[in-house]
Amino acid sequence: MNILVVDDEIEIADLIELYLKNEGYNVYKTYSSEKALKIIEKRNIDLALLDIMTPDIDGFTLCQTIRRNHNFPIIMVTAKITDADKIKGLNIGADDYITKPFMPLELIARVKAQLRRYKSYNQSQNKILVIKDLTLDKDKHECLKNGKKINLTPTEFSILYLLASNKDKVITTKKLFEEVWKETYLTSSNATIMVHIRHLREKLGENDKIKYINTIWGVGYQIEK
Amino acid sequence: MNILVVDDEIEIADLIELYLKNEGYNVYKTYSSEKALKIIEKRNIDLALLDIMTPDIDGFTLCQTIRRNHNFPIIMVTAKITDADKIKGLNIGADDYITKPFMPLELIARVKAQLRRYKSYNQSQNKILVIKDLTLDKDKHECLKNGKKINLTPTEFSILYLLASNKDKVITTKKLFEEVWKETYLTSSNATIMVHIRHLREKLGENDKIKYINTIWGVGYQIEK
DNA sequence: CTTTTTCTTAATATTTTCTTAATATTTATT
DNA sequence: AATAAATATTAAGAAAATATTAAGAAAAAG
Repeated sequence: MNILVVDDEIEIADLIELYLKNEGYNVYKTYSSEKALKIIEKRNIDLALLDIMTPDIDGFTLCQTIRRNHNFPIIMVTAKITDADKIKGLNIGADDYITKPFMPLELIARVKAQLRRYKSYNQSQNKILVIKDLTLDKDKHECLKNGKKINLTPTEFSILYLLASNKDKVITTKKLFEEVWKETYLTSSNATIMVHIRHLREKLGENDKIKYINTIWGVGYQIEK
Repeated sequence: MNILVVDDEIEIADLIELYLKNEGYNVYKTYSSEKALKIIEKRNIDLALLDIMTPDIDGFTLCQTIRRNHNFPIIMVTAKITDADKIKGLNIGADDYITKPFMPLELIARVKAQLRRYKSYNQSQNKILVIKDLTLDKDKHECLKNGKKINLTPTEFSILYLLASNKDKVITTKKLFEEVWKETYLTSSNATIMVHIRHLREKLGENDKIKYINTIWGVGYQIEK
């Protein structure tokens, strides 16, 4: 379990880190919001503890920004005890709220409560996907065709996994690019995707009889059940 | 959204009910834990607000009992402010904790926060429109006639979907063009639309018996229920 | 630092879709 | 019934989107 801690008060951040590490969590700690966003893009964060009063971007804005692309639980940690703030935080997409000074045990209990729920919801989302004779294992980053391994590059696997985890849905090239590359989509990005799609199709061994990836003209790509 | 409220203090239960109904939630209210369990078995509860101090079974036990079979969010409401209790509740399977006296806005905010999360995981229903023997699925970008797929171009699908999502309403050619093409309407645009409408009618297989798209002379086009 | 793998760019080819324009038909009005 | 206006039909060329290929750049591995 990877937990992100954002707090500009170094002592508090360190303290939280200590408690969490004690419980066996893997902690990413930072003192600024900007760095927090970078960590989120790189690491697979399962929960975030955000201070409201950070120097660069405030905690509310950070929370909002995160919610645009991520769904993991967010707990706001702060000295502010205004009820208005509390409500604002919850309405903006935060899942819980802890006021300083807090009891270590309460912090841990709230983190656990959020993670338990997050996990219980995520159980329904299989990490292993099956598409016709293909098996995709996200943890192993592995693609099997009839039990035989197909070597995919990271980008190829990401594209295939994204399409497979949205079975039947059409994923627009724009969305596909933004999800896989985590960059803003430009017209030129289109070409990049196309080449990867082609490589995928070749590796998967598409032919007249078996088609894995459908082109939905003018919209994007799709994988059927 | 069905919300269960369990509190032996009648005034408080009534108050909570009032707030929630005000927000448009459907509320099941009861003053005892035993009745609560019966309601849960019968109704499709989406969230529960439990008082800790109920006369028969205490709130903690109730929470535990519910958790054996159900996964919806549980918020504990109580006058007790012992930190130990707070932690116990969270560890037992509650998702959040509100202490009396509470602010109405905070109650609503916490309920919303929990439901948002619950829904975000449980939501995978497509927007599907049905017109006579046609089925339009926006996510799949697919049009079925009696379960058989009809291949539509992006423009054709957009036109059909626009008309179908405004059942019985007449869409002027101007509006249709502006909605689908996202450009300003010119007199020449009219011809373009007509050709697409024709293609649509052909692909949908209109004949003397079945008409999908009606021409409203001098105004535009329409799809009936 | 070198080698290997992976990714992106660019140029060209192919396919699909859209629009135009010319002609025909239908509808409403007088 | 004649006429004008609006819509329907048709086919073909233009435009847009995707596919393919190859080569060089970038990143990762050794």
